[in-house]
Amino acid sequence: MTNGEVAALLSEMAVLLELAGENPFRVRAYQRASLALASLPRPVCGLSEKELKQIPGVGAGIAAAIVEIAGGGTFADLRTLRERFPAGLIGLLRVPGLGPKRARILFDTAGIDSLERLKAAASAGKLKGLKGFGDKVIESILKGLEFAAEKPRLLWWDARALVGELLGAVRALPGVAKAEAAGSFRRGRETIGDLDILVAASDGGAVIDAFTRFPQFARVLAAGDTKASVVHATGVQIDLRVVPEASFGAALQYFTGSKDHNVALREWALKRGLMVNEYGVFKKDDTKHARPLAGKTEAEVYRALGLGWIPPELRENRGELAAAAAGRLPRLVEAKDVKGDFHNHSTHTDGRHSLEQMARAALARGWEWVALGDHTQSLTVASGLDVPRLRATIRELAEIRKKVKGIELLRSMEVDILEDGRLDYEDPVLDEIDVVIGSVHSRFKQPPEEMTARLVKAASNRRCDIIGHLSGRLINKRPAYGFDAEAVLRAAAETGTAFEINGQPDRQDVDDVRARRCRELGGPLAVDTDAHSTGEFDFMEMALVIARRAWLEPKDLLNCLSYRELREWLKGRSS
DNA sequence: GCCGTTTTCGGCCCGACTGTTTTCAGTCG
Repeated sequence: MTNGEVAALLSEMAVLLELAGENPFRVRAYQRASLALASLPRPVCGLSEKELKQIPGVGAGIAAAIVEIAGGGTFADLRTLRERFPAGLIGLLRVPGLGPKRARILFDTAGIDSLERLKAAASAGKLKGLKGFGDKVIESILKGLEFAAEKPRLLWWDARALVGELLGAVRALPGVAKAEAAGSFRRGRETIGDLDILVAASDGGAVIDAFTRFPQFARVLAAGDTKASVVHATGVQIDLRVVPEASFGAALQYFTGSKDHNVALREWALKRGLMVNEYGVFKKDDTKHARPLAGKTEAEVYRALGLGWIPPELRENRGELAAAAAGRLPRLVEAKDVKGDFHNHSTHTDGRHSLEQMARAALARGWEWVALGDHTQSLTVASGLDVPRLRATIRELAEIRKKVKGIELLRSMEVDILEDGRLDYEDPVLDEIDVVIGSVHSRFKQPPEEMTARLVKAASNRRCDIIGHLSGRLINKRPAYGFDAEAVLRAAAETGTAFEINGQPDRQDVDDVRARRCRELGGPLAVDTDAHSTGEFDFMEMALVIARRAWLEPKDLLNCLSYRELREWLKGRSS
């Protein structure tokens, strides 16, 4: 079982405990443990109770539950609660405005245990008279039901476009001093539920009033003097908060989250006689919050707590507080550190621009080198290159080198990993290619053991320099194929084979957790655009967001090597 | 259920908005 699957069971346990009206701190303990596991790079299945208890948020009880899960796929306390509450009841909690308390009332007094039954009862007027269910609540449930059915999660890249549009409009409003996007978007999560926009202005009411009238919004969910929630025409919920400029930093910190990071930060503050809220850092005994010690900037807030400024991508409560306190935060990779891209495609296969156009676009980005690629013969749908065509493109590249100066050009190929783990060219042909990226493009439904063996074989092949989009998932479209990622990561670390962080917005593969695990095992990584046009070199930004969430520094990425250093690395692999 | 720079017991982050309340509970982030 993967950490994600174990985390899902713990999270389900938390929800069921909430429904049962259990001690809220017990609920929180399961939530925290679930989150801790989901972002833990090392697999928890197979660890002993003693080892598990080393994980922050995991104590004796949950450690025992995890051991039980590793053995039998579930645990006794969860089974007991599952018997008490029908599975559909959890679905009710997805309805905005409906939490565990009201869900429980619906179940106990009206026998409602699914979204379908809720919809029927609400439409038929049967909720009237239930405790806590006034006209407004019932109306909001009816609206919320539509919302729960089709609430989309945006890809980070799509959210980026929406954020750009909204920030432009908000900053143009009268009285707005500053505006920034916060929340999971700022942290670089792979998909975004709601967008959070933070504004500094003195007259909150006026800003909110103007904001809620934007024509691109379909609905206003709530609007007060300092905060508003609206639904964009695309169905995305947007939360706007207005704060005075003096507390903009504290508010930006607070609304960036994550929730877990903030809880940890506030606990950290309390231990030091301080308290933090969205208006600033205060002495604990300053109960009126009269004299803030910090608040104007984020750096000031963290400094007042004895911490260095923590980049938003690290704020997931994965050890960043301890690192910041010890002055050991990573120097995260940035766009300026990147000297080139390995993985992209030209008109020879399924790309939209020629090799020369791609070379010139890479030069225009200021890169020192670029490895230009294509698909190989087995991928017939993309018109993959057979050996004669491959050799023709290598000759073509030699000609381009004479014309395009100021950038070093290498030939890369995204070579199919065949069903049995062999690569799509014979070894002597692979030796003619500068950078070999091995990727799976076929037979996704292979049994997991076969898929694992297939990937392990490729990862152990010294002629395979980089493994492309390891899991094969397409977010919102296609799940990853079944395989043992840990086994593949370990095999690659043995031979020094790199993993790519593919920056296609719906791939983001490997993800941040696996990238971090890869580095932990000592293997190199690469950030790749997988560009199918010159404009898609922009996806380097997406790949870097993932790399930063994985705590990667320039030294961890092959893309930060100079051309000379890269040549040496490649030479070391072929000898 | 977890945890310890006052603690192995008694705490556990904090505030805004809404609706059903007549002083507060539920929900959300």
